[in-house]
Amino acid sequence: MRQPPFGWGRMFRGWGRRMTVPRRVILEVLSSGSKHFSAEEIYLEVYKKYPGIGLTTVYRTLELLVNAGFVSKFNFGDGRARYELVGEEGISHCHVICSNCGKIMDCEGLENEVDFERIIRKLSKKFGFKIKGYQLRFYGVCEECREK
Amino acid sequence: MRQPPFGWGRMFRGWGRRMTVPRRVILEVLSSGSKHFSAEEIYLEVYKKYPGIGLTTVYRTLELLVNAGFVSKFNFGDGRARYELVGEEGISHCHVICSNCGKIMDCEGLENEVDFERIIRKLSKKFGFKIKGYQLRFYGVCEECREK
DNA sequence: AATACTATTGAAAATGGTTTTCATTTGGAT
DNA sequence: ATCCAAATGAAAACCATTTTCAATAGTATT
Repeated sequence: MRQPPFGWGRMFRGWGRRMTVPRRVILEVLSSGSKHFSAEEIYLEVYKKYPGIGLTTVYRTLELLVNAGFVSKFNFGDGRARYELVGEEGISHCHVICSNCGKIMDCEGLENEVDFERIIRKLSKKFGFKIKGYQLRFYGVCEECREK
Repeated sequence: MRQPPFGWGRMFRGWGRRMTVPRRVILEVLSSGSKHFSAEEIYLEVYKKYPGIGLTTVYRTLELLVNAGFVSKFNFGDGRARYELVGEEGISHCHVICSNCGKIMDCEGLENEVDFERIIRKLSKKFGFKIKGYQLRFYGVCEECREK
């Protein structure tokens, strides 16, 4: 999964939708490289460039991009969803999360130690599911929170 | 983690709290063996035995039991938390979830294929976290939902 | 460039799960 | 049996998210 090589504008139009100013700015913010954005964080970033933005539009655009597969949505259990653009290199499915302050760390490379593909094949057969993705999370307390 | 061998009443009292009728009934429902209860589902079950129950009390008792480590709380991303009593055999940390209907299946035995303990040691060192638990989830579409 | 059609927008209201408030009740130590 | 703090339930508050709706703005067409 990646951003469309033919550009977001053409992608939206081909999809029967329109490329608008709010959508362009939201995509700019999502492309900034930061991860695990909450909807409100995205809203605040977009607001700096385009103060006319409404939170509703942020939610609607995110839903659109999630459905189209360009954005991943996570629920880490702190009461609000997190969003991030799916880049060239794909998305990290493994996270270490501080239960105290909510800090989220990506952990890459676990795919080398755990054969998720094999497990998915096995579970698909066992439960009759068409499995589309996985998330592995470790919950704990980060160094800073422990020092307090 | 398990239910206190000396009984819930003594446990509550030793904890500086009281064993009450609502709490006893909530614990009965939680002990029924069913898993992945939402707060409302617990409320409705308790209501059958004790119609005086308030949803607030369910939430408060659950919070208490989660903090004491007797109940596990999960967020599977459908907008409401799920609760289950931690039994003798511990809790299942691996789930297969239908993104369409919300069905949740436990998958036991993955600990035999994946050395979670080793991964936790490694990540603890790498990120400086005191890791207390993990959750592995597979998202997909169940057989019934695909047939429709 | 002007027009028309409809997707999109933002503000405000609604929703739904969860938490807080507060006056009343009750467990359990004395 | 008495007393007091812990616990309760109803109602209100909270907060992230979704819906409603009238106004706006892309874009295909003229």
